[in-house]
Formats: sequence, C-alpha cells, structure tokens
Amino acid sequence: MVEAVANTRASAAYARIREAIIVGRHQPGARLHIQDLSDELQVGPSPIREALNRLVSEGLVSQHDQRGFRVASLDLKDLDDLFDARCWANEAALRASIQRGGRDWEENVVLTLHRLRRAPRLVEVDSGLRGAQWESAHDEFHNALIGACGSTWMQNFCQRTSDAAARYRAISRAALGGQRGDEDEHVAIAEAAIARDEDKAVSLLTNHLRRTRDLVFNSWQR
Amino acid sequence: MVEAVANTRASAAYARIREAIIVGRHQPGARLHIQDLSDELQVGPSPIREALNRLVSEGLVSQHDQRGFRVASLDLKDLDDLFDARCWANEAALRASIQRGGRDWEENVVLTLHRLRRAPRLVEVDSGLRGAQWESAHDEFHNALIGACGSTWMQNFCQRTSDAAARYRAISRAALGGQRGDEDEHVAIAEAAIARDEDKAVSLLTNHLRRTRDLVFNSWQR
DNA sequence: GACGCCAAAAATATCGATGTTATTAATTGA
DNA sequence: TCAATTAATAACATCGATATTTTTGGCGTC
Repeated sequence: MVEAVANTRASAAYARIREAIIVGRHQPGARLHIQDLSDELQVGPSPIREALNRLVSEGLVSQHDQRGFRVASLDLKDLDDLFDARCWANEAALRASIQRGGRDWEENVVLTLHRLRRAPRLVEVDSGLRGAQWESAHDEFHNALIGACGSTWMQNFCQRTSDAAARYRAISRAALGGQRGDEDEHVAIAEAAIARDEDKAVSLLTNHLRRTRDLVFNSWQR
Repeated sequence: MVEAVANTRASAAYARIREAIIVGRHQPGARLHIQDLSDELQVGPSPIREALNRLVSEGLVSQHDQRGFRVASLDLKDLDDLFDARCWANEAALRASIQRGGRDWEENVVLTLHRLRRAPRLVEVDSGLRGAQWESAHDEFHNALIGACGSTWMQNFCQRTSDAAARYRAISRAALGGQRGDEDEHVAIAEAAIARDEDKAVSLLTNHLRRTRDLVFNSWQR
C-alpha cells in the first residue's frame, strides 16, 4: 500500500504522516505545525511541506493559504457522501472485474481472502501493529476484488475512498473498543464474485459497505 | 474551476503549472526543471516544488525520487483506462442526480448548457483564449449534470478524470486542427436528464464520452 | 464587564546557499 | 571505432535564515 523505504526525506515524511492520519494518530481537524513535524521526524521544514502538499491533493490534509495545514476533518455528512461514492465506484469496478477477470483474478481473490482470515484481529485495544496488519490485509482483499476491472483510474479512486473510510473506522474503533466480526461477509462476497454472480456479489458488497457506514454512524458522538 | 488569484506563491504556481499541463503547453512526458519553472514564474524553488508535489498526487505530474519531476505521460492504454472510469463514474453520478435533483439542479443544467452553446468555439488553431473559454463552459456543463448526485467525493473524481481527458482532447485538437461539433449531443443529454429519463440520458452521455475517446484514438500518432 | 485597538509573539511562506546524486563529457585502453 | 572508466557539469533535495502574516495577550476606553 505504501513503500516501506523512501529514497527522499520528503517521501519518507509523506508516508509517515499519511499513515499517522489514516490510523487516527493525527486527529481530524488538528493543526499540523511544520515545526512539530520537523522535530518529530528529524528533518527540515522543506520536506515536511512537500509531504503535506501531496497530502492536500489527496484529501487527507486541508490547506488554507497563510494559515497552514490541518488534518482534513470528518463529519456525518461527509460520511454519507463518501459512502455513496464507495458504493457506486465499487459496484462498477466489481461488475467489470467479474466480467473480465480470469483465472489469475480468481486466484488472487482466494489468496487475499485467505490472508485476511488468517490476519490477527485487533484483540487488545492498543495493539496498534496487529490492527495495521489486519487493515492492510483487508485493503488487499478489496483491491483484489476489483483488480480485474481494467481501469487503474477507478482502482486508485477506490483506494482513496478506502483510505478515507479507514479513518472513520479508526474513530469508531476507538469509541467502541473493538471491531465487528465481518469475516463471513468477506467470504460470501468472494464466493459470489468467483461464481460470477454479479448482482449477488454487488449486493453483498454494497451491504458490507453500508454496515461499515452504520457502525461509524452509530458510534458517532460529540 | 481554479481560483484566478492565490494568496501564496505556491498556490499561484500550482494553478499556472496545472493549467499549462492541461492545455498541453507542457507536453506529456516532458521534464519539469525546477530552475526553468523558477525563472518562468519568477519565484524561488520552494514554491515550485510545493506546487509540483500537489500535482503529483493529482496524477498530472510524475515524480521519481532523486530524478525530479516530469509531466505525466499519456498513451492509448491509459486512454481506455480513463474512458472506462469516466463512463462508470458519470453513469452513477448522473443517475443519482436525476433521482435526487430538484428545481435548482434543472435550472443549473439549462443555464450551463446555454452558456456552453454561447461560448465561442475554437475557430483559429492558436486562439488559445477562446479554446480555454469553451473548455471551461464545457466543464461547467458536465459538472452541472452530476451536480445533484449528493457526493462531493464522486464529483471530485469526475472532475479529475475530466481534467485528464482535456489533456487528450488538446493533443487531438493540435493534430486535427479543430474541434468536432457536439452541441447537439449536449442538448440531447440535457433534455433527457431534465425529462428524468435515466437510461436515455446515461446512454447519450456514455456515447458522448465514447465519441471523444474515439476521436482521440483515431488522431493518435507517433 | 465587554469591546476594540495596539503591541508582542508565534507560525507561515519564501529565499538563497549547500551537500549529494544523476547526467553528461572527456579520456583512456582495447 | 567502440566500450568502459573517470572527471566535470548540471540538477535535485535539503537546510538555515528571513520577511510577512496571523494569532495571542494586554491595555485602555466606553
């Protein structure tokens, strides 16, 4: 999902700040002071600013001229906005994948599903590493599902919306103290997809996304 | 589409470089030297680099660590890739708009269509301003069509794919020396949309996009 | 006690300079 | 003449310092 090593300080800073935002370590709406990040990551201001500028176009950071950067904020309206986009994009991409996908696609779906089921769930609340591992496997599985759609543009968009959704999941997880058990849903989606049952697969996937949305919605407070 | 004035040199540089890429003044694959841009825009290297970093996440510029920036390249495979994404995204967004749109949406479609028809076409090959004016009106119309879909995320994605498509159009225009007459297509799409005929509107819009793709495809050479 | 104004402090956006890495040119040996 | 190695050049990534702008805090007035 993101390169472990980077040849440039800006790229390294980009990866780390990005991760921190998605995981929720940098909270929505919080200001991102150049100096603080500079101290934290042990690099000068320039690479930090370059990293932040990349994140701006990615929608993870918002920028106001002369007033610095802050973590893009989240709210219920945006949650529904995002939910719609995810449904539409994933539906189209999944249908195309089912139509166009070959053996390699099927095998990749099976493989990533297996890895997802094997990935450790978040048992204790603060075992960050385990959570990250599961999130990564989860990501891989959903990418595999739409991996044969034939459009990198659409896949990138799905990835981006998925990143945004991960931020909401992190909040909900922090509020509820655990994750829901949705292994069955993933299995069902994979089976329908491989069986080339477009409508069923889409319906299962859409409901899967909706349940995620509802979980976040219900755990929302302030 | 993009703010005319910017309070910061980085934002100003961003807008100008972006425009230059979309219009095709910076050609696909061309290297973007910091120094050159610095001289051209009369600002130091830092704002230029920040601008380029934003464009990287936007997909208009590619970056290779330690090897600088270059204009994102275009090819026929990417054209089809992009075409699929545009069709899927616009179909979903248009359907939602037709279902959810109210009076204000209808009126905006009519208004932007009128402005598009009134906008001067590109008569002479190098009258850049006129072309830009039409491109802008064209953009506004397509945005208006999906303006009531309810998802900013999806609208932003459509905008982004539309920008990429504009780059292909610029190439094809330069090769052919003119634009095709597609006023009728826009009128038909608008009418079907306002008549709330989902399937017809979607079909017209999809064909509209396909014709654009075909035009570019046929004018491709090197 | 609240509002507005002014000064002090902090933070940003930008510059110019420098170390490092890639690219080009020159040179040597086969 | 060409390949490979090395020197020279150019470009990039990064730093540290500075000018501007925003924010904060205090002060006086209504």
